[in-house]
Amino acid sequence: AWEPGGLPQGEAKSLWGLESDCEGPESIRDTRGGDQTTALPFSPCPSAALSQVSYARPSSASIRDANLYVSGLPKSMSQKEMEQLFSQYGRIITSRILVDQVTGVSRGVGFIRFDKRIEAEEAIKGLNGQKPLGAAEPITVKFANNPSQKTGQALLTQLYQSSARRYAGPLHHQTQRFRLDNLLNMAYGVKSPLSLIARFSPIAIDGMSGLAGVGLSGGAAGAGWCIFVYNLSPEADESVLWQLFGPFGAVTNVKVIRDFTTNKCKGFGFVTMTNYDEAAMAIASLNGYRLGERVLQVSFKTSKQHKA
DNA sequence: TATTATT
Repeated sequence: AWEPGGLPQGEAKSLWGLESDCEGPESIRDTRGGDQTTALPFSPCPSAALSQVSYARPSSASIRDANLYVSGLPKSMSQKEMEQLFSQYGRIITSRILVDQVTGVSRGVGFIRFDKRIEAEEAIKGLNGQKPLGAAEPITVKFANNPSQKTGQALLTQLYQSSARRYAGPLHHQTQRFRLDNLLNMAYGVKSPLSLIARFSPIAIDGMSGLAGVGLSGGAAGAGWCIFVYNLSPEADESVLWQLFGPFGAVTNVKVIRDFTTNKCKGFGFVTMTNYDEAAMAIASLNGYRLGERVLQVSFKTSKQHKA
């Protein structure tokens, strides 16, 4: 029987075929448009506009591992455009583009599930490393990782980190009360020392031309200067980035890049800062900074592909 | 692990 919030767990498992290559509710989407899909006249989930129930696709070797992970997509590319790009290689069962939860803008990352594994293989051959029609950067196309293949330890670590992050951001934002310009103002009576830096910045000299290829990210809400931080320890987490960069000004986002399977930091991360002057000051101050046993390398993010 | 992103 239907209950608010969905099917009883045991029935959902057998109905959706969680043991197969499909994962839970995705399987419902998998057969959207198929001839055995039934739309319900009501919604078992209060937030859902429409629910659909259908037979799961039979599990077989030919459709297993047909799910692709795509990164480096142009932020402007829609899900439909991504499907058009991949549809030349086979029948697409489902697709998704991940978006920023706050701004709604594309994160440049998506998924494509083909009907057949062979189609996915051909799509990798044909599209991995290719630039989609007039895009500045090539995309990466590979088989998607399956969350269920994560180790229990990695899952625990991620659970811990996701709950710790909820506090790390706002907490360390408070350090911005001690912004560098305010500190210097108090210490030296300088009205706005950062404006002195601005006078000698590439912006002041020749506008934006000196900054081609560095990390000014576009988009109205997501705008900011992206900073690359290298030589983080395998145990580094987001809080260290907040602590390091927060005192220099407005930090809107930090990210430690981890191995998806082990959850260990790959040695680098990214920080987005709103203002060029503050980002430049943070880079000048933190590049070469010794964090524990490690010496950090900090710079504006560049496009690896275009580097000379 | 040297310029992200894993539904």
